[in-house]
Amino acid sequence: MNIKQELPWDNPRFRNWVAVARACHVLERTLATKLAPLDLKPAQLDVLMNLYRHPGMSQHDLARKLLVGRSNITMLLPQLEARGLLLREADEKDKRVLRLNLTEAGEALLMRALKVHMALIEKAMSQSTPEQCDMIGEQMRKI
Amino acid sequence: MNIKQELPWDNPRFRNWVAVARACHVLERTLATKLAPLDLKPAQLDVLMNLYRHPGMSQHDLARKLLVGRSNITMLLPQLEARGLLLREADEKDKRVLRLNLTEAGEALLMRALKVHMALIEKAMSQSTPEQCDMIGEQMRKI
DNA sequence: ATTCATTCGTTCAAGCATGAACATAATAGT
DNA sequence: ACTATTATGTTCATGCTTGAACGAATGAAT
Repeated sequence: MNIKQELPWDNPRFRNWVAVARACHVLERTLATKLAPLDLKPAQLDVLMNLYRHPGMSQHDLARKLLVGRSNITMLLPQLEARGLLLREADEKDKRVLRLNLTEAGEALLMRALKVHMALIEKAMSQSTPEQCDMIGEQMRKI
Repeated sequence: MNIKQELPWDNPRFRNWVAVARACHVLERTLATKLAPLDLKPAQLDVLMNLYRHPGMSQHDLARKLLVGRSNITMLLPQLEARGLLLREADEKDKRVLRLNLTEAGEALLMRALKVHMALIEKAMSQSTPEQCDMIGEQMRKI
């Protein structure tokens, strides 16, 4: 009967993590709807953000940064490339890799999307003091 | 040029939220692999957990609890019902709703899965003090 | 009573993400 | 030089999730 004693609903860590997961889920979906007018999905925004910060990235590196499979990137990029948001150019030295760079249009769209993203996060995190917020980020990075 | 000043990578709230999202993503995928031996997906575990805590739930209520669409539940439940983990019984009063209940096998599998889930969360949150952990949960519930 | 609207569950097509299998290119070992 | 191993990107089949459209049951308005 000690099975009851181990039930996780009473464990603070469990309950708190559930809260984190739910908050993530809600914010992700909210972001998706707020981004819809720009015809951008959250995953696509992640791509643009990473390419802005790391120009000339390879698809493999991008996949690792985003914590997704390489095939995912392969399926994602052609849409963005067709919209003129980024360029895929073969590397001179290593003919296997494709170097990724944002276009002007890509940067412009990214800036508009970031405004939306920022506003959403500001609203969500406005409940926390900066110290609390920093502490949360610190703990999460440890995981 | 003030576009540069607003770049979010320098905003603590933005960086911290990104950390939260990444931690969530990693933990979700880790849970999926750790749950594979039990032939359970995280979404299915969520179903079992909620049915254990709220026996006799309707599919509609379950969908709202899990923050997913109703059709998702419809696609998810038959698999679990076929494995004998839960029962769907028509309500007497309202012939539209199906009352959901775990079977013995469902509870048994849930307990085994919870051990896995708990161990994972314990490891992830072991970096934080209980006070920090409670604070995180508190902030997340506000969102 | 008879509409009208609402709610619950289902079906279906579409979009995404995944992992395995593959082709090509680069590198290391001999 | 030649083979074996590794790395990058692609293709494909599978499964999950969603949203819209639907049928059936309930409740409300008159």
